[in-house]
Amino acid sequence: MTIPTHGARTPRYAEINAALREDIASGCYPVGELLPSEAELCRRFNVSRFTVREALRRLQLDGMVAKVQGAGTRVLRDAPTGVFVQSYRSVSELTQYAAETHLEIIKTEKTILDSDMANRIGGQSGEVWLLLSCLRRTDSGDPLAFVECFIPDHFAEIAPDLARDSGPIYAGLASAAGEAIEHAVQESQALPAPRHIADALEIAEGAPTLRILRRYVSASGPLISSFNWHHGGDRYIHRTRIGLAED
Amino acid sequence: MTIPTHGARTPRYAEINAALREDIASGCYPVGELLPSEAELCRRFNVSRFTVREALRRLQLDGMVAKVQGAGTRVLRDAPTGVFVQSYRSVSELTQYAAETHLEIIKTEKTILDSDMANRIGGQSGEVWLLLSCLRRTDSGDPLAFVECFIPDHFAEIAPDLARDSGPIYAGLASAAGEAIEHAVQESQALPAPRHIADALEIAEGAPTLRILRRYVSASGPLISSFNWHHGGDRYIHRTRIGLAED
DNA sequence: GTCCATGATTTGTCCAGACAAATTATTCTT
DNA sequence: AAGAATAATTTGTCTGGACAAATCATGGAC
Repeated sequence: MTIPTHGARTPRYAEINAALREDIASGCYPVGELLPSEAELCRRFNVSRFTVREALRRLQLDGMVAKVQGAGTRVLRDAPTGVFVQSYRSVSELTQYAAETHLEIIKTEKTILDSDMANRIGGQSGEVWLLLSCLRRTDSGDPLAFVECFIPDHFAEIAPDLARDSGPIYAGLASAAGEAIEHAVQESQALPAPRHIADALEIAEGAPTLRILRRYVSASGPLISSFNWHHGGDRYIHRTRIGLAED
Repeated sequence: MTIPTHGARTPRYAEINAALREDIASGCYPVGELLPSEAELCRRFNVSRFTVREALRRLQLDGMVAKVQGAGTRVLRDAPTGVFVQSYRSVSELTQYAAETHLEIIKTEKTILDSDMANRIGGQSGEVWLLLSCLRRTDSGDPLAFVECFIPDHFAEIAPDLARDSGPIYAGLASAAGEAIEHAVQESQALPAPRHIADALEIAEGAPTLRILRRYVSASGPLISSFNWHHGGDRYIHRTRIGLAED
């Protein structure tokens, strides 16, 4: 039962993690309720307790469940939509933030939202969004933050021009579309850097980073959603690897 | 060799974690260099690979090392002083933040800094600091942030009066002492909530929280250091446990 | 010297157990 | 009925293996 691929390029605990995620999202295990015990999950998925615990550990790191010794594992939330939530109340607060930053556009591409991503950034599955990969640098040129701007497709023609400016592109996009940002949501979560982010930031893969998701919402729906990847300035490993000793 | 306690109330991996921390801090394994392989650590500490990996996993979660399959484990930083660093440049930036917040003082007590805490908040070991446990609530009364303010002892007489105000207590303390805040450092790190924080915030133990450490430094040294514990508003488990169904 | 194949090293994944510790449920005593 | 002791349940810690996958070092062919 539920033995999908024989090659198993994806680890077993990842499959169990995904299965539990789906169960939680579908309301099979409501928020606040207990998950089946580790022993029971072992029987259901036909794996050892190590594998089950590895799957649960990742659910725990994403803040979806909480384990208590002797009491069991409880569901904390039904989706990993981010851990910490903040919100702005005015556009000026946003523009002030964007004005003092300098963004460097690396590449632009289009993506089609899958259900997971659509749910995360507030769009609809199947929608075409424009993806802007940006880099924010210090005065000395060190990359400090990696920004992925997801912009709805009807902004595609405007975005390339505005993106070249270092000004308040967020407010610029909103005003260009003739819409006012009603409110904004900011969610941040600490994550180890995936490879493409690590490469852009010139840090080690897996190094601790802070991912910030911002959603700027107008009356007609979400205007802009962006991912920001921040890090604490640790690029020792990379410097070692590229061999700056030659200089 | 290095078999300290036989009762071992603290898990073995915690001892190994502490030993490696000390080795890293003392420069035995410099930043950027490789740690010994897991097999070698097994031999040194005379434990199984599981225990070594458990110790390394926690070092990794604190951002002190980074592991790469096939390449080894590398030292990222020499102390877990926090992952993300930001800094203010003016007092007005600070006061604006403090002015729009309402703090509720829970209790005040004195503490003597141990070497670990002293290093963390920028004081000296053996110094007496005043500890303010505060709570920040929403309009509806829900606790949102838990703040522990560590204030040097020579502010002890002034603090209780100022603490009752909802105004900018940070700047108030600084001006009362006749000193100007030169700069401030902000470090934040995502951590599972320890018990005493979880109790104060009315969330589940181990739930994801954001711990922010702020240090306000004057010309004569650190003025104020504070821990902030933020969370995302998840208190489902607590509500379940105290049985709101009776209402 | 450059490139490529090979082998060694190192971490990732996984198993089948065992006992400890914390919590919860039960039973017994008063 | 209330409280205390006991038992059952559940997660935490740990062992000693095994093989896979990624990386690195070595050496040979060109």
